[in-house]
Amino acid sequence: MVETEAYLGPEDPASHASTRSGITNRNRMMFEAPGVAYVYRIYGVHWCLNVITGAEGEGQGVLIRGVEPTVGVESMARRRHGRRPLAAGPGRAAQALGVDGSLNGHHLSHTPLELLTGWTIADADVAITGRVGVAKAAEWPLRFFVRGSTGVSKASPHPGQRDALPPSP
DNA sequence: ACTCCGATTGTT
DNA sequence: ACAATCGGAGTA
Repeated sequence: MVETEAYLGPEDPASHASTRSGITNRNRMMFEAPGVAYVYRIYGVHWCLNVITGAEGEGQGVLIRGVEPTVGVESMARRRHGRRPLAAGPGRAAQALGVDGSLNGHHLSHTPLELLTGWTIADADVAITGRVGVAKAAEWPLRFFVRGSTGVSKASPHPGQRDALPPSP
C-alpha cells in the first residue's frame, strides 16, 4: 500500500463525512469503528476503498489510492483484465484487490481482504502533498505516497508541499 | 420529481 | 479532450 489520502471528519469539506449532509446512507460507514471498510462507487463506474481510522462516530478514514503489487500479481492482473497500470489509482487498486460494494461496512478482519502491517518506511521516502481530484480543501497536505513507487497514481499536484496543516478541529 | 455531479479511468 | 454511467445529494 504505497499511496493513501486522509479524509477527516465533518470539519473536512472534501470528506464524505463533511457536515454539509450529516450521516446519510451513502457515507454512514465513515462513522464506523476503526478497521471497517468504506467502499463507494465513483462516477457510476469504479469502486474506491477506504479504511476507517477514526474512533466510532468521528468520521475519519483513509482512501487507498495506490498499491504496489508484490504477491498475487497474477490474480490482480486477471481482475484488471491485463490492463496497466495494475493498481496505481484508487479505482484500479480496488479492482485489483477484488474490492466491490459488497465489502462496504465489513470489518477488514472479517473479510477475505487482509490488512498486513509491520513494514517500516523512512520519512524521507514518504512524500506529502495536497489531495487529488477534490474541489474543496485540496491543498490540505493529506496525501501520502512512497517516492518512486510504481504503485503511485500520478505526479504530485502540489510539488514540495510539506508544511501547511489543516485547521485544528 | 428533477437536476447536477463526483475522492476516476480508459479511449479518442 | 471526452465519454462512460448511476445513485446520492441538493433543490423544488
